[in-house]
Amino acid sequence: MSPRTSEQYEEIRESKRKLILDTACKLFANHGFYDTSISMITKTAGISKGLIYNYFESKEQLLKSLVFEGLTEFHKNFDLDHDGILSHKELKIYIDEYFNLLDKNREFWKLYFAIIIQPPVLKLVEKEMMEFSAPMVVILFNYFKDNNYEDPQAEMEFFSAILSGIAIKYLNAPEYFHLDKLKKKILSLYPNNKNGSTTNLIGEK
Amino acid sequence: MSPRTSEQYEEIRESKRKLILDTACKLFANHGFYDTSISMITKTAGISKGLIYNYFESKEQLLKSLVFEGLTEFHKNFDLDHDGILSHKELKIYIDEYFNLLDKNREFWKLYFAIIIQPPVLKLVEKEMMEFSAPMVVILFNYFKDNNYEDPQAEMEFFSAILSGIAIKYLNAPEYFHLDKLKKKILSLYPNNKNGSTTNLIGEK
Amino acid sequence: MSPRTSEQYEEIRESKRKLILDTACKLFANHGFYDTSISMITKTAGISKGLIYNYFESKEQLLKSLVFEGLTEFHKNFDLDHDGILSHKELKIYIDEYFNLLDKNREFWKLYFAIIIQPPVLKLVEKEMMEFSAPMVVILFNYFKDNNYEDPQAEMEFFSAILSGIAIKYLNAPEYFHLDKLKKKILSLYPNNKNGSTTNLIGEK
Amino acid sequence: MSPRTSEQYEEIRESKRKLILDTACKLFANHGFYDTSISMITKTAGISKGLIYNYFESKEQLLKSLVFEGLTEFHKNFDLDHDGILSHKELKIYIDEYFNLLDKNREFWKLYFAIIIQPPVLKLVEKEMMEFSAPMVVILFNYFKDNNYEDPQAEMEFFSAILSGIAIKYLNAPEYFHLDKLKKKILSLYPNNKNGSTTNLIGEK
DNA sequence: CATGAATGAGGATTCATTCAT
DNA sequence: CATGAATGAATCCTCATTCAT
Repeated sequence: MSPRTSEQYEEIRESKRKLILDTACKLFANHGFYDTSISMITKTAGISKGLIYNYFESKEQLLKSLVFEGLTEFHKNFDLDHDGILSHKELKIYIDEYFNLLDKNREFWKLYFAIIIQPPVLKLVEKEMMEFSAPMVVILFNYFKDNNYEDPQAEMEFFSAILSGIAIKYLNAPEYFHLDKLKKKILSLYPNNKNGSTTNLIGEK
Repeated sequence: MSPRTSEQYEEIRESKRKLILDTACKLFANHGFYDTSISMITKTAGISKGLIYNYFESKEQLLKSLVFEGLTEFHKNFDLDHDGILSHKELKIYIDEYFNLLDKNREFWKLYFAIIIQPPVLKLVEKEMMEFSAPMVVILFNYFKDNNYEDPQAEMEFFSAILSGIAIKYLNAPEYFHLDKLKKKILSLYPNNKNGSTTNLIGEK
Repeated sequence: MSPRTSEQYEEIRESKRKLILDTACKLFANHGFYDTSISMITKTAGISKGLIYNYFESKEQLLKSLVFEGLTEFHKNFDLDHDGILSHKELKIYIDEYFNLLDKNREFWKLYFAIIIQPPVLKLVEKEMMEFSAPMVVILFNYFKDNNYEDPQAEMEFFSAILSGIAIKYLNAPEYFHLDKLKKKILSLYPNNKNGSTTNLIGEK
Repeated sequence: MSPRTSEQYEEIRESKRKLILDTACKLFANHGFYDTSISMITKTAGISKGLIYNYFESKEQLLKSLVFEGLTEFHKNFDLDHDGILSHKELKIYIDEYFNLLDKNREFWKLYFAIIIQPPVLKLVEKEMMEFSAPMVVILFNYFKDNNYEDPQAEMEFFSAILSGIAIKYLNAPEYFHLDKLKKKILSLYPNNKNGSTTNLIGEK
């Protein structure tokens, strides 16, 4: 009968919020953003239609939060010691983690790629995305430069293209794409040749 | 006084049809299928709302035609002599043409990737796409097998992942991705080693 | 090469007009007025969409003509000698012809009843219909009065209700309603009792 | 502060639902199904266009509900003790009630006849109607059989034709058709002659 | 914190009609 | 006399969002 403590409220809010985010992620990923209605989300989550606006300003804000929080988790696994320098070991861990998460959070990544491909949707989350990807680009570039790759810029472009390509293909047809083999293959392309390798991948002498 | 000849009608229909397809392609590619309204298309094309239904049964059919005709043009450049076997030269031509068209029909390819990533939209054109991609998969697999790649399946997956990845990255940020360098790089990954190469890319013997 | 004579033109016009009317009648009857589009009519008749407006001012006018001409044919069979007086023999002929036409022009009658039941459609052809039905009402009333029916007005109402009811039921489910038996039954209700019958149908003394 | 109780919601829904049904009935009856737009209904009912879909899945479903509920009320008055057998008293009550409701629910019956006469509309509610009319047909047939009518089938057809005919005529021109007189007349046609009547209506022995 | 009835702008689509040829 | 491309108002329906409770 006595009012709930603010801790209890906080707890309720947090779990409801997570419920909404998880539900929305699954639906957005499988039906697309525009094909998922607020009704679908609230019905699936088992809450009332009004409640969702108690937690998120709008459908767009909900998407933003979704992406932001997903990327946050992802980037925890990049440049692990946060010194701005990517060691070869960190690169391998990064690749490893990339493939792990791809498999684990398939829903989220489907959503992610659906977003970055649609300009008007992308614009909604552009800022958040940039904040994450900009430093990554720099760090990757430096890695290839520091490891004596002939054209670090091209190498970086190629590297990120491969990762994106595998993701897209796998997310789209998980039963036909073999993540483990592809991971091995990509790792073989980027061996530990920090000290003066003469056979980097852009151009053979 | 007399009605138009059927040639005149044919001409009108052909050019108007193309106008609608082109307009729709551009808009679908940049705004997404669901975020492009029929009104937007007709307004952009400078025609009345009703006219579009004189040429296409529905918005979905319009999309299907778009995809079908785009893929048809693309696949003209694959396995050029249509013998079901891909020579190394044909592979190189294919890659070359892939990059050409990527640049030339940027709108179409944006649309293409936007589609395959959105489940509800993909479902609309799944059949059309399968008809094109299924034979390609077989031909590519055979290429890698015939050229003694250790794991043709993985190689094929990797190859198509790279192509898709480059496309996505480039289409999304053409100013930051250098197609020519990436093309050179990918060509270097697939040299003419038909006769017993000992250094294929999956794993050294 | 020489221009057609005006007789030939007239002939063409007449047969085209009939083609349109017949086609429209069939379609209106089976699909309803609002569910039959001009396109359906022209396509079924094998003519161009524009042509129909060469013969009829509008879809509504087409309906009006249809009803007007149908009723004209029907009413030729009523009060055969046009003296304003209905003999018993003429009544029998009328009933007989009513059942004949019901069966023969089922399409038209379906349309007719669909029309009189829908006020806004009825309004379109109200004038034409009144011109036909008003004199009939008078003549029927006189028949029952002259034949000493106790309440000619009620008798007339009842008589026309029966005819309409049979029509509606039969048109709606021709396989379940047996016109010949119903005709016999109705004839038995209106025997030749012109000369002082003591057992008319409204009320026994 | 707290949400409405579910009783409150129930009340709101019930009354609004009825408002929509009543409004739609009136409009459908007087303008026809296809000529009544959702806008007309909502404007007349004083609600927003979207709300109607909160209560009915579609325009068709609205019609179905209308017919179903109208017929349900009507059939409460048929075969009152629900033993599958129609006594003469029940027949009289039925006829009586038929005329009562005809007058009371004029809108509904106008709608009813408008529906059964328009094939595409009829198809929408065919199933609902059949469920009601099929048992009635059997019961009526048995009535005429059990009461020694010579041709029960024809008698049943005739009986239902009369009822329909009167309805149509009356609904169409209530000022010109005298329900009470017609009722008396029809009752006189079906006297209580259960025990071996020698003067049934189809044909004298 | 939670409910769901209510809104209305906007979506895809249809169709009677016009008109240049 | 005949054609069919073109118009645009009107249709049914969806859905993010609001708000009284």
